[in-house]
Amino acid sequence: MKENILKATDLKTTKSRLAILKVLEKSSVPMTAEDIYSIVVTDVHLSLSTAYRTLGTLSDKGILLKNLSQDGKTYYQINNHQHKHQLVCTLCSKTVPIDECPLTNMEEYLIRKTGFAITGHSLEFLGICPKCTENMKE
Amino acid sequence: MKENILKATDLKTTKSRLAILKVLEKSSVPMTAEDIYSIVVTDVHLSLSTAYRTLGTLSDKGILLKNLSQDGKTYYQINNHQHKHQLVCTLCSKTVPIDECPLTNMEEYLIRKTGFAITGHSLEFLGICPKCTENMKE
DNA sequence: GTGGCTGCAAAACCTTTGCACACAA
DNA sequence: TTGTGTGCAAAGGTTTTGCAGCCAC
Repeated sequence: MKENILKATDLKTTKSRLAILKVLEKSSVPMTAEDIYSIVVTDVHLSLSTAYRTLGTLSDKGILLKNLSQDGKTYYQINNHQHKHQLVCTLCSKTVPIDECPLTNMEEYLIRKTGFAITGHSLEFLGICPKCTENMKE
Repeated sequence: MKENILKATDLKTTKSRLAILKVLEKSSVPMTAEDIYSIVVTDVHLSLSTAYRTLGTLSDKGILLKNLSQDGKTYYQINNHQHKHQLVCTLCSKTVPIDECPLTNMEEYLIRKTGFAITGHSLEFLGICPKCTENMKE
């Protein structure tokens, strides 16, 4: 299955690529290159550069979605057309995935209004989670 | 007026700060530190570090909104409670400001659902502008 | 065999920071 | 005067890149 994804985009099947795809397929939330690398490297030998290169290539091919978050790190997720956004606590970094994306209508509106071909969007909410709110009272 | 903004937040009134606020008040779109610096420096002597420090301070005080864009640069805008998002062409970087923000309802929903206190959000659309679409046909 | 893939180290990029000096209050 | 603000240069973190060797096809 993962092999097919690669073949369909003229990419060679390598251990690194398969391992990276496997990790992302298992994950329910977007992950950073570092996150992915540190998991994959326990199983397969690869360098951080390769992780970055692979993630970049897969994103270019549309297999992954790539998103630079407000924390300065880039998050990757499988592009299964059910992409997820995040709500991140600015104090403890607790992250809650958001399943609903309210932007489809907005995109249609922008296409009509600006003539752009819209290829994607980034959306992120920042806040303070209940636990941190509690801690602040002490 | 700009002096008052600074006094109200216990910040000293300096030429750099006034000049930076002036540039942002005139702008209808969010600007990067580099953008702001290059305009201000033609008028007032300041260093890029000062620009960054000032922008950071003003953001912390809630006077500015700070937003890390998908291009890896941080954009600043006056926080006048009518914040703007952007639609950016991934080819030529043409940027269109978006006046409507569709996320107020979404935030209320997330507060109810997650218990987070939501302090902000980032939203950005990426696409290809009409001119670049035209160029690709050639 | 050949071109794409990888590792390593170095560089790039934007942003932050340490320290000594300058200036607003 | 005093503590905040500033300039300069150096460092910080993440990501990208050059080059030589390696591996999938």
